Amino acid sequence: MKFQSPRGTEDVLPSDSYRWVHLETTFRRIASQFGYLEVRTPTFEDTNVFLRTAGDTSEVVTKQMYTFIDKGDRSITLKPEGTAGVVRALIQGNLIQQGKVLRASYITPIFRYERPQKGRLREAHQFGLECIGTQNVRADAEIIIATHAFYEAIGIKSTVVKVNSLGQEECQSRYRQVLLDFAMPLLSEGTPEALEAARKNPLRLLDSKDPAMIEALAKAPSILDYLEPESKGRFDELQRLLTGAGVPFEIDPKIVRGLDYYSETVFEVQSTLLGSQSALCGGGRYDGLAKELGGPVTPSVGVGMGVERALIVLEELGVELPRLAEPVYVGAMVDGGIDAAEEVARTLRRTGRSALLDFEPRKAPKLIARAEEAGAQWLVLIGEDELASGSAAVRNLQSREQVVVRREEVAQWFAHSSR
RNA sequence: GCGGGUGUAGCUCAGCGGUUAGAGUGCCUGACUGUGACUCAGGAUGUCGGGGGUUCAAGUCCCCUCAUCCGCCCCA
Repeated sequence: MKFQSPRGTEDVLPSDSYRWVHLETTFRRIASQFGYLEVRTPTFEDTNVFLRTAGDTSEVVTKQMYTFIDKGDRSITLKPEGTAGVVRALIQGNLIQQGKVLRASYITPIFRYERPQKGRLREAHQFGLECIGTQNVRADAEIIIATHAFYEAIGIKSTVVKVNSLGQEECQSRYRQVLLDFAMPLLSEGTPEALEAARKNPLRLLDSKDPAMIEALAKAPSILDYLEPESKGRFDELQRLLTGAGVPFEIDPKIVRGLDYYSETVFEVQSTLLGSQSALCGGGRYDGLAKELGGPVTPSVGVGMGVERALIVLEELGVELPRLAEPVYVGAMVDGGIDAAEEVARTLRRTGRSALLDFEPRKAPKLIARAEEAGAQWLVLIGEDELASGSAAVRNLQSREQVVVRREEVAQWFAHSSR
């Protein structure tokens, strides 16, 4: 019986894993440069963790969760997003204290039961940053600046961050009504489902792709006109901070986000290279979330970045990512030389090099070909002559230059003579 | 969850009712008994995604199913 990976999941094979490693390494570097410490939380949580936070109107929660009852009769859900689990863990660990700012980062799989497409999987991976415990708008800016720094670092240059403000609860509810009124003539002609969806979350009307809806809402006011003075002030300040930090952004009142817990600042980085999907990452402020999880009121802001989506964009852009350190390929041309080759490999490893031993004796052209396949820059080979004289031939596969070195000095030779 | 496309050798694809299923490329072996892209000579590989049906005959037609891609939806 032959099996394949479940629908909407992907294997990362050896030929590709270096790309993942590079992204993870870069993310960890950026996170650490901003002082965000990594947290790891379970892959699954009590279903209520997500029901309480992501909102019972969001599509993610109502239709896309991987939920099941375990043998202890508990309702369990594979996490559909990263933030709720992290906040739950910080509350549980008593790390949230008034007046203290916590900076946390994470790398996690996320699960959503959706129809797979380019850039949309059932198991995907996210890098996330959360700045927890402050209302200061500088935290909002910091998250966006770090996000931008990450994309620059991996080679997705000139991203534009789309920012918006959803204001406070009162502002949002007033604006929802306004939107609904604008859309109602059109909605009443449409399907009952669409009407119901619009009632539940009118803000989502804003990113509709239906031309008629876009036209109907063209005359609708922007949510930005409904912001309280305080929210307006925050948003202006955020823009000043981003400008100061040299982060390109544009204001987009259509950014509303799919999870219900956001207020005030929301943002996305989008790309047209993702097919039918658009968001490379998304984030915003979630001041009410911790309280929903039984913790203290804890104003916070964060971002979740899609790993697979970043990889797609890098691929489309033709960005070459650095490979892991190339090994030195070590082989012998005669059976009796393999012991000697193994010994050379061992000494190379002791000095921090990676060495790849060929288990079989092969003729020189074959060894060279195998070494190239393995991604090696160097070949150390031992033939009959070398075996007899206690030496080894060291060949640079790029320049095709070759020198003969005494076997016990190969490691030192690499330490001093190779670049 | 809705609509559409695709699924033949490791990879890219041809074959569109009729003998033992093909090409290019890659791979393996050898020409060259110690040095890389060429040349030459051999060689291996396919449950034609899976199941069922129609037919004298199916990779080719029909149905179901799985996977994948595109649009809608959703968003990482």
